[in-house]
Amino acid sequence: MPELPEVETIVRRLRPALQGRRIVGFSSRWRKHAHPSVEAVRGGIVGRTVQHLGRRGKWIVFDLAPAGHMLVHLRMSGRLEWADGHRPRHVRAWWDLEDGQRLLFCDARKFGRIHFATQLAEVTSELGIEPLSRGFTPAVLRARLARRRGRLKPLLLDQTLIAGLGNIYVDEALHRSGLHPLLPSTALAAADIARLHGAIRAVLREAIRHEGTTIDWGYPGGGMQKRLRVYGRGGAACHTCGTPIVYLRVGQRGTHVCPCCQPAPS
DNA sequence: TGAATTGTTATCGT
DNA sequence: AACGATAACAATTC
Repeated sequence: MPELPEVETIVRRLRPALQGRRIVGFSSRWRKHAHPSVEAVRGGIVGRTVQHLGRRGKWIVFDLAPAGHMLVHLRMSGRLEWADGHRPRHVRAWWDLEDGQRLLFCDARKFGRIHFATQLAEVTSELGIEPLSRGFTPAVLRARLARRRGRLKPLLLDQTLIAGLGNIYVDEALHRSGLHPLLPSTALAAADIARLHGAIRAVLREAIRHEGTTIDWGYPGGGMQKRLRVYGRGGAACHTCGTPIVYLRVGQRGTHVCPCCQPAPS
């Protein structure tokens, strides 16, 4: 369930201990995590140094020296944590660093992925724009939406349109911009799109500032939980108008809206 | 026990 | 044919 702010938080926390360190080993207990194979990942990373730790969408990106990239996607329940004597559950793979540190990849549901690629684009070429980048402007969002049709929420969840949004922050951005998730993209005026653009950036920045959202048993520890306005608040009063938040399904996804702040399309 | 969970991909239909 | 909608899927927890 980590989305862009959670992945960004994880990257920032791990970066000091990883950058400049050489990887001396990689082991996996669950072959399906590794792509194209456990052997390819090991062969690509062992002996190489983590030159930079970054993020693209929801991918954690290890730029390696002298060459190559390792990308980790946490999907629903993946976690990266340091082995420090405690016994975390669901350890699926781990990396050993030259300084003796061991980084664990834990993943209860086994949906996470570890890729090795010589070129970054082999993994990230289909991803859409980074919503916090300079290039993401209201005009760009309008142009991207104009190329597609359909309901707003599934479009915002599409990683090829915008990279990094997930269920929580889409619901939050739609509420903050007063737009209903079922609105057809074609129904939006330029002013609606400008509001949506601002809400996406504001909610992502706020979430990063608070180190993400605490998410059930899998990913504890973020302060954004208390600041969510609709997600997980079905039946509770809207902070803006007091109307009870409604829970519905949009494209198989649990969705939260304020029926007053976000009028449904007719 | 089975409902809920989510990003990705396969498949269906227009 | 290309796109949008929908279903299936990965595996586990409560």
